[in-house]
Amino acid sequence: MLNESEMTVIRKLPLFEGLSAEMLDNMLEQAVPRDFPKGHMLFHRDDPAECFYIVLDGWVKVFRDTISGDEAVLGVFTTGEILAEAAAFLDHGYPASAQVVEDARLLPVFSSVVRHHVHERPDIALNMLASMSRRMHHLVVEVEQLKTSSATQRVIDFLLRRCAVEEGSAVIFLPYDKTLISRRLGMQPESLSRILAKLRKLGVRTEQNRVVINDVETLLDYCQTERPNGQMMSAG
Amino acid sequence: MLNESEMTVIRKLPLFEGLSAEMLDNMLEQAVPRDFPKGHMLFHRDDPAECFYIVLDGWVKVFRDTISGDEAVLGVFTTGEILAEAAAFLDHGYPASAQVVEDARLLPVFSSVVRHHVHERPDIALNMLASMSRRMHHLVVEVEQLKTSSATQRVIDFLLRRCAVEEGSAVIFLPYDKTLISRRLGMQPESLSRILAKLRKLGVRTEQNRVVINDVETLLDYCQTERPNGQMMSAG
DNA sequence: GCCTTTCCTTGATGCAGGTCAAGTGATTTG
DNA sequence: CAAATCACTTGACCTGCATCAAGGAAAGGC
Repeated sequence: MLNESEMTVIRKLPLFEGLSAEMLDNMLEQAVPRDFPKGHMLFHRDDPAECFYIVLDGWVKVFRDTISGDEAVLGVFTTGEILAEAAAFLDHGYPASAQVVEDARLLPVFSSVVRHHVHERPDIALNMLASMSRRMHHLVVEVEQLKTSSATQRVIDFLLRRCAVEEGSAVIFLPYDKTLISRRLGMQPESLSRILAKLRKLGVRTEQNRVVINDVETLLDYCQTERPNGQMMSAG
Repeated sequence: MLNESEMTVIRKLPLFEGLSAEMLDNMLEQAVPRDFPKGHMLFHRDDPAECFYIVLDGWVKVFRDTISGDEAVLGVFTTGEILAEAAAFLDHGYPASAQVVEDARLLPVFSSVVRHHVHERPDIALNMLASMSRRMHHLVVEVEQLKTSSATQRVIDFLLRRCAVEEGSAVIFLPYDKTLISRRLGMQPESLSRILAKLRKLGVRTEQNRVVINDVETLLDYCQTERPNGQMMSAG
């Protein structure tokens, strides 16, 4: 069912850290990976949460949409990431919806199975607690950013997170389309577009889904020092 | 060490649901409640996270502050609530800082103790997972609100959450000062003040730390229908 | 009592980013 | 290849909220 490279992905998950191969086989013996086409709704908000998903390939977005039609994208997940692992431990439904945004191969893991194994190996539970702590940390950072930093700062942060280097130049490939990126960052597509245009003055060139950054430090500096009345962009 | 009413608070925590009295005593035998004065810093961001806290009385705020001096308040906790329970399961430090905002009595719970007991009673771990799921749900809702709703909507939501009733009139006592509320909601104190003034037209009267709401449903309706070009406030 | 400090409110002003609308380019479809 | 659809950009405009500044109003100290 799972090929070798997929098993490698799974074995590397922090969730299963410290577990014996045998134990892991036990837990996954009933797990069957499935392919989903772009556009497929994995689950809707309030659906009963029976399982979480390990992403083997592709991209999945997790979001909430409001009465007024906006959607708030809470996360976008790819190979080696887990989604909805928290939802599976409450008796409520999923707190958000999930949709495949690039053809994806996913491994659903039923929470009942995990719960069952927790009694034999409490380590699993500790791993899950750590995994959820990590996810929570992300959310905490996101809340902070939304509350205290500007759209420009959020875009820069998004770019810098994807740079392997900490100085000099870098090239980034945008992992999914700009509309989705903008929603992920909590802004309108138009705003993202304008901000990227503005950043050209700081040595950031965007061509299609490729972004070239002349000097990473320039960006970092600007991001940290952007003052409330930021005049920086004006001077010709 | 713990008086009867404090034990009642603790026994009611979902965290300890399903545990025998004996088991609970075991876990808490080393736990000593402490009193902290208003203003006391419980921990700073990046401090090693050795324990989480059960609030027995008073109020504690959890926040992050940025280079530019703003602070993002992530949560404000009181009697019967747990804070930083997630941080204690990663080897990183606390992701945020915590400060007592009203004289408080807290019970620190060392994560090493909890970890130790997980091996005897994996249920504890499942309870913790549920507890963290709940906390995460809150954060998810918060991110959604910050991304998709206006300051006014957030204020109304804050008020409505504190109303026992779902229709008719209600009186709310603001649990902590308005400066803190505004930061909690991700806005400036001036904005909160103006919004509360604006809401008078919808039958919301604020006197000191008391808020009187004429009709809860009026608020709810407005909150849901506030259109982008919301003209509602203008017409004399 | 008064003075100080802190909290809260109100006014004036400006900017960031949302909204509406139009146009360009890329990709798909018949 | 034309037509249609979609993603993206750019422009014009407007509003929500932050910022700066200046009062009021509680609350604590002496």
